[in-house]
Amino acid sequence: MTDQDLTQADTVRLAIEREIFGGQLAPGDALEEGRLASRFGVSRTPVREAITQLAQAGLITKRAHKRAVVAQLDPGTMLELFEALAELEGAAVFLSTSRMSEAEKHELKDIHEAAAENLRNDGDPNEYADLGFAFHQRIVRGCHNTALIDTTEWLALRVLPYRRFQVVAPGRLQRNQTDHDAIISAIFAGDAEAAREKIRRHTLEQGDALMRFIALNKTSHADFHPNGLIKEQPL
Amino acid sequence: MTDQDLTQADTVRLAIEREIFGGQLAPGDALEEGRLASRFGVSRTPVREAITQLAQAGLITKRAHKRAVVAQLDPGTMLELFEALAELEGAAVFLSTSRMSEAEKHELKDIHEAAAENLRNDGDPNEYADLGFAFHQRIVRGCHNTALIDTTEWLALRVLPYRRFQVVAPGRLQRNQTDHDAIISAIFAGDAEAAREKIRRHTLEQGDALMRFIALNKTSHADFHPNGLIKEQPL
DNA sequence: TTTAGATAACTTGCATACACTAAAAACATC
DNA sequence: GATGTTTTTAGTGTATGCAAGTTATCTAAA
Repeated sequence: MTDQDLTQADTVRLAIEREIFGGQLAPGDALEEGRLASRFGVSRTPVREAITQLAQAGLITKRAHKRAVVAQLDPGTMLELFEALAELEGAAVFLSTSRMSEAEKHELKDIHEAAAENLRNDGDPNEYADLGFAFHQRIVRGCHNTALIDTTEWLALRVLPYRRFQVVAPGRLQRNQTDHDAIISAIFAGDAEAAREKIRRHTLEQGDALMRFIALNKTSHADFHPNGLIKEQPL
Repeated sequence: MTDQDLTQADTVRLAIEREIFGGQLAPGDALEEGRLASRFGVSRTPVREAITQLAQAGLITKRAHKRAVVAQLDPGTMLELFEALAELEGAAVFLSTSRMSEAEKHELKDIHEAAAENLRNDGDPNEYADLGFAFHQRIVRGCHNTALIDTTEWLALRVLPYRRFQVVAPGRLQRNQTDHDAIISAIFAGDAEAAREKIRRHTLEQGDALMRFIALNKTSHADFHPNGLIKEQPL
């Protein structure tokens, strides 16, 4: 599994994934098989395979005889994605509340407190974002249902390329922390129903905030380009 | 979209999918690229592509340098799948309760009554199974969230190759109908929370029943082969 | 200058050939 | 006869070539 038994196609896929999540490849960017092939020093065949896999995962879109492009979410789809994610996280936390071990709960609390610390000290926003991601991840994984975990994380991954800007929206961080506080309380109180409702609203709200932020910063959605928002950097 | 612009890989993928869902290809069966290629009259390349996609979708499992195999679910995984499905359907119906149009509700009721009719007249169990599938599908689609619908239906599809035997389990049909009755009542009463809880338990129960049925009919799980349970048919 | 059509350049889809793996078969050894 | 080694074989992974489709460029007419 962690084996070095990676095929070239796997290697290429992993590399492209990383570039998408890292922001080097932004939604809307085109992926050309030939270029990627020479860039990675392999033939087009494994590149093609990697692209096929990524397309199936929904990270890139591909239509016959056309170039593959990094998946671009129109506002409506993005809102739907966040709504679905909210429901799934809600379902997960509903189970997690009764299923998380003491160790897992403790770990969750540690992450939450590290985030609070970061906020108090006006720390790196990117670090805070990572902690927030970890927070959600721990909760979801606490349900101990692989199918549900995979499904939820798969959705979370799809919005991740967009989610990264949220950190720059003013005032969101404190609000985010307060939400997390309420969620963690419900979990520790063993109130599954409350935990579900709180994380639902929280994630829904996140989506809303992100939408508003994008709408505010760009007139045309087509122009929206992640990298441009955080820092300018040439191709 | 509904276009005839299907690539050969798409055609092959669709065909294999159909065979899996239809039961011609059972969990555990091996897929050999060369054979499939000559069977479909194409080269190995598009077949490979199709297999890659199906593997990504979780319908088949594939490890480097080994033959692809139709995904085989061990009892634990299957139970997890049903649990996750129960949560997703719960989330969907929670939204559907307030979002379904009158027409959609009416259609749902029609399906439900057709199923009741089938039961009263001791009709074809396969037809009843189809109606049951349609019932769930309508409810899920009623939430009008494509992401949630797709995710839920994808999970439902994964257990479909197994779900088909349920119809032969004694006494299940009547129980199933009663459950559906309660669900539809909650929806029409506008009680989203109740609808969620009822469909959750219902689907969970379905998974349990299926597990028990399999355990009862087969000593070794490895021997479990869908086709063998409904009717004997040669390869 | 703009628009429409034709042509050229580029990119994808597929077939074929070969390299490499892993497992089965054949063989030798104890 | 059981066990360990080698040979064979079936099957996957990758490179390459070509045909077909798509996008860009150029030209001519309005």
